[in-house]
Amino acid sequence: MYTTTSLKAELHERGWRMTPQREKILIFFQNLPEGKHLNAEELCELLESQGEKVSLSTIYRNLKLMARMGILRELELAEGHKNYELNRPHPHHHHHLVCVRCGKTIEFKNDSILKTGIKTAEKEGYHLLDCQLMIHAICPSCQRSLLPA
Amino acid sequence: MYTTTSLKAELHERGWRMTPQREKILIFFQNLPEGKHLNAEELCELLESQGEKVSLSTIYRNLKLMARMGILRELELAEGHKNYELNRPHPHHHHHLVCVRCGKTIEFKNDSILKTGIKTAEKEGYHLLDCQLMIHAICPSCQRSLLPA
DNA sequence: TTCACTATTGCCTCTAATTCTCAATAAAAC
DNA sequence: GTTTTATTGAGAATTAGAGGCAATAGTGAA
Repeated sequence: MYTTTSLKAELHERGWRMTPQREKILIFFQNLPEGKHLNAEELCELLESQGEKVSLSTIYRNLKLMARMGILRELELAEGHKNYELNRPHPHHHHHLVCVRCGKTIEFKNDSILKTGIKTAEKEGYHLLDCQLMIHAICPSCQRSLLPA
Repeated sequence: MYTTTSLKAELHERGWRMTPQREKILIFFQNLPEGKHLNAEELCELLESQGEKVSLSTIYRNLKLMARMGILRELELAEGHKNYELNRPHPHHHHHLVCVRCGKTIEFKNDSILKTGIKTAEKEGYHLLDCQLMIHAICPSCQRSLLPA
């Protein structure tokens, strides 16, 4: 799991800098309950409401950066914007089952998928950041509804 | 596998209509080599270059529709726009390993993941449309490069 | 076949998520 | 401290995709 110190170390490795903004974002995600994910705008508002204002530009930049470092997972759920959550290690690692009509999302865990992901990346010489099974489906209540698409 | 006739039948089930535009899009994807995927704009240009002009709005509308019907798969690769490919059944079904830096994508197959997807959706009463393992990683050549992010 | 109904198309405008620009600020190294 | 340059904040720019609407054309019934 990432700490402020390990984030700083990893940033420095690449010639980047630790900033209060980056720390705020990391700490915010660490305090977020498991299974909760949010988008840039929501994060911006929540930080501000805690008196920890970080500009929206900076949030966009750092969400992307931290996803590319493997600290955050970028989720493409059904809402048309990216959501982020902490990329937690093994026993917390999970996947998503999403209703393409109403967006209702269920999380589930499965160790063998994670293993497959690790093995596949390794085989190709890729450095793994995240691996998520996305199941697109129609939830029971949307199946019952006769509304189009 | 979908045919023009089965698409028409399924559309009619929901009170929708078959149109030449929808047929063109379906046929285009059926003739696309496996492993090739494209976005709305590319599809529009390619159809036009074949003398099969369909407006971009219509393409956007129908890509979405056909993805929600389970005919197409919507892929969120690294380029910032959605890509589509035919949602082929079992022996063709595959997953993606994507480099988050350069976007290089490798496809791989794995039956047990598909089985997990089917089982998970069933258990929750969801009607499965698509199930894809997305592995975000850094490819060997980007690991070697010292360029930031 | 023809008709009436309404889903769909095409064109164009609009929206909203994300990126870009750039001057000011502030980490980090010496 | 001083210097260097990555990062920030504010706002402008971009762009994938959605929305509005009049014209068109599938479909099912007569």
